[in-house]
Amino acid sequence: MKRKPSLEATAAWIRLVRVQSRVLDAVEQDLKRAGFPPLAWYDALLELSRAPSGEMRPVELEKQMLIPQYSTSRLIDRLVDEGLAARRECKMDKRGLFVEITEAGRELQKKMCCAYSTAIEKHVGSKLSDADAAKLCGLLDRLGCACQEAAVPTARDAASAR
Amino acid sequence: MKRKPSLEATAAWIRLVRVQSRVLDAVEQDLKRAGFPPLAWYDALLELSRAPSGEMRPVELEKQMLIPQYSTSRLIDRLVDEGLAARRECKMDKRGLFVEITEAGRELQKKMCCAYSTAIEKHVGSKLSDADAAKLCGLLDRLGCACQEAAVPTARDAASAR
DNA sequence: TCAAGATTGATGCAGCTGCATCAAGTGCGC
DNA sequence: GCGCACTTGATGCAGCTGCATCAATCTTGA
Repeated sequence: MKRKPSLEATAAWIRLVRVQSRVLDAVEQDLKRAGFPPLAWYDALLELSRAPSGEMRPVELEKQMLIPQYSTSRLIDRLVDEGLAARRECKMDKRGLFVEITEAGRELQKKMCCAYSTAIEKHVGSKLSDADAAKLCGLLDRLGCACQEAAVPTARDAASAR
Repeated sequence: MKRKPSLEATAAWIRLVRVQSRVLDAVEQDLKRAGFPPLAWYDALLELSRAPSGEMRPVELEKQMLIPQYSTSRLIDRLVDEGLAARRECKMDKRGLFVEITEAGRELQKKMCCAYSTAIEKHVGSKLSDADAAKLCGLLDRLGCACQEAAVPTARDAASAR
């Protein structure tokens, strides 16, 4: 199994890496310039805000966000430090805990959502027709294979990116 | 300019971020498991090996690789520490220097090339037909817009890829 | 019931990134 | 020739990531 990739596959690989990093960077920079924290914070706040009663276990958050355990743990640290979330005792399982989004957290999430949407439109939406965006989705999904994602997310889902 | 992105654009954004990070990670892990250094090292060695007489200025490398200046500087540090490259005096411009790939550097580059090709075939090539890979290229290029060969805005702030 | 193993979350450490800044050298305009 | 703006490359610092590992708790099975 040492087949070599075709020129087309190699070109696709290079573009995938370069374009994504460029576009992601552009979006993150837009948010940063608007005074917002990193995208990962937004993703976490979004997950929390959607959870029933605004709280979930770190282990759940970790699965939703597809990031490693220690990363979740530290992200929660930062959110708590900034007053965007709070840790709550978990009585069912004393190893664990609950993370609950605060009012401040919900507000930030809403504000970031607008800026985020604008950035996505600027760096992605405005450059592709809807039909082309759908084609791109299809092609990328084939590469993702193991990464099963629900169909097209709703507008508010604007971003479970990352 | 506060238009909202379409569902298709949002979905494309999400997939772009997720799939790329997943595929990139898979490729990097393959190389790592084979005992190789990070991809950035390979990219640098490849650029150096292609340069006439195997040497180039850091500022050139920086432009080729689309990474920031300090990142280049430190990458060179690491390559030199490992004996894969060497710094040479630059007589034309005493501020600058040349980076020259060593024999060890060339050998590593060749070895990594095989493993890298195999990984690309495994994680990209085997999942897309050549025609689809070409389509993907076309779509991604549209997102890259300013990226392909475009006039680089005054050096320093230009590079923020990766 | 109890020991072995799995799960949950935290943390020390090393390495990498980005930011800001620095020193040295170049070159343009006058 | 001179001064000032720019280029080139390095580095201190803070923050983030990945790895390994830990303590606490839960679960399973004999």
